[in-house]
Amino acid sequence: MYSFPKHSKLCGQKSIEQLYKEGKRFVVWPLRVTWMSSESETRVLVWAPKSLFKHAVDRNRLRRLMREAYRLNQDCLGDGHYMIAFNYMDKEQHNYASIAKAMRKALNKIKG
RNA sequence: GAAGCAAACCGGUCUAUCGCUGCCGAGAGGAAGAAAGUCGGCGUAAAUAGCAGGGCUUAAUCCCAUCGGUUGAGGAAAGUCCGGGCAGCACAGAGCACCGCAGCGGUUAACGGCCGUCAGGCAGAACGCAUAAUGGACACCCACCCGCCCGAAGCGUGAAUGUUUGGUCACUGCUACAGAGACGAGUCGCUGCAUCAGCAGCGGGUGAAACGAGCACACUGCGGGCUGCAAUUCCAUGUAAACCAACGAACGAGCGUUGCUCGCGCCAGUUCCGCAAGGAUGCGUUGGAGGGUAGGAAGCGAGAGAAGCACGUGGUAACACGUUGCUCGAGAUUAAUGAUAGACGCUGCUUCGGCAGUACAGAACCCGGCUUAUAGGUUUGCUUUCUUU
Repeated sequence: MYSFPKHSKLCGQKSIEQLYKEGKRFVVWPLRVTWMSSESETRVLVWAPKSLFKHAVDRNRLRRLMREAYRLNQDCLGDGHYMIAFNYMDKEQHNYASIAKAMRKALNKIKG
C-alpha cells in the first residue's frame, strides 16, 4: 500500500519533456507541482535543483524526503492515474513534517 | 607533570514501524514497449503537407506483481591539480616550434609524488642580556634616600620540527635613475713611455653592480602524438536533400530551319507554400547500401588487484622481494544505499534537577598521489623544562 517501486518512477526523456511542456502547474510552498492525467499507472518524479543546493548531500536529502512524503500519502490521489513532477523551490531545507503537509495538500488538489 | 612539534589511526551504536537498488530462490501467469506498420481524428471546398498523451499490431530487451533470503557510501566519495591503466583515432625515422620539470642521489607502472642528503633564507618552545616611567615585592619602628630582586618593547642564542629557494651564462638579449661609460665606449687628476698622435698603470666620482656580476623571452638536460567511459562496441526497427548502381531528363552533343556562320526553336523536376501565383535550386525515378539522435545491452567490478594487513629477508628510509598466513567483495542511470520516533555513547556548561552540541560531507570506468573541508577521540615518537628516586 505504501510501496514505491521502480515502475512508479517517471523516466525517459520523451515523457518528461512532454510533461513539462503540456502539464498543468501550481505551487504549494515549497513544492512546485506539474501534472497531467495518464492512461497507464501513476508515475512520479521528484527534483531538487542544483542552483539552490550546491552540495549533492543536501539534494539527496530533499529528494528522499519528498519521495517518502509521496510514498506515505499516495492514497490521497484516489483511483486516478497521473504523471506528476515535484520541484523543490525554497532555498531553506524544510523538515519532513512540513514537506508531508504540503504533499497532502498538493495531492488533494490534483484529485479535486 | 607541563609546553611545543611530527606521524599513524578511528570518525558513532542500538531498537521499533514503513520503504528502496543489485543478486539468489519460490512462483499464478505473462508483462511492458520504438522516431516503425496500420486504422481513424483535426486541418482543407477537396487533397497533400502538417498537428497530437488517439486505437490496434508488433522489434530489440526484460521476465513484472507476490513471498522468502542476502546485499549496500568516504577519509576525503569533494576539487578535477598531476601521473598511469583502459578505449578510439593518428603514426617511416629524425629535427624545429610549443608546454612542463630542474641542487645531488634514490624509489616507482608513472609522476610535478615519496625517501635520504647538501647549502642559503624564514618561522620556532625556551633561555640569556638589558632597562624607561607610574610600579610590585624584599629590607625598615615609620617616612625619605640608597641598595637588591622582578618587570614591556628591544638585542642575542636557538631544540625537535616545519617552510621556502637552488641546472648554466660560452651564444642572443635585458639591468630604471644617476653616471663620461652598464660594453666595445672612455671623463677628471697623477705617474711612466713617447717628437706628436697616443699607449700603459694608479686613484677620485656615480651607482645595487664599473671587464666583474645578476637575470630570462637565452642556452643545457629530461619528459610530452591527440581525445576521453557523454570513450568505445553491439542489438532491433525505420530512414535523410549525403553514398553506390541502373534508367531517364536538363546542359552539351544532336535534330529542324540553312550554302555557311550567327540566331531561334525542340524538356520537366525538387523545395518553401493549404492550392494557385511568386521565389529559390539543379537534377529526378527505381533498386541497393547505410548512419546520427531517441530505446535496449555490454563497457561496469568474484575475469575484484601495480589491493590491504601480519610475518620474514634486504635497505638509514621511501621501497622491493616471498612455493607463507589472513582479509576485503556497492554498482544506481530522472540516478538505490533511506524516512520517522525513541534510547545510549561522546563533548561542553551546570544552581547536580538538567540544558546545549554531536563535524566535513554522498560512489558514477578503475588505480597512485597532491590540495582543500572536518565535531570529537585514540596511539606512538621527538625536543625542552620541572619534580621524584
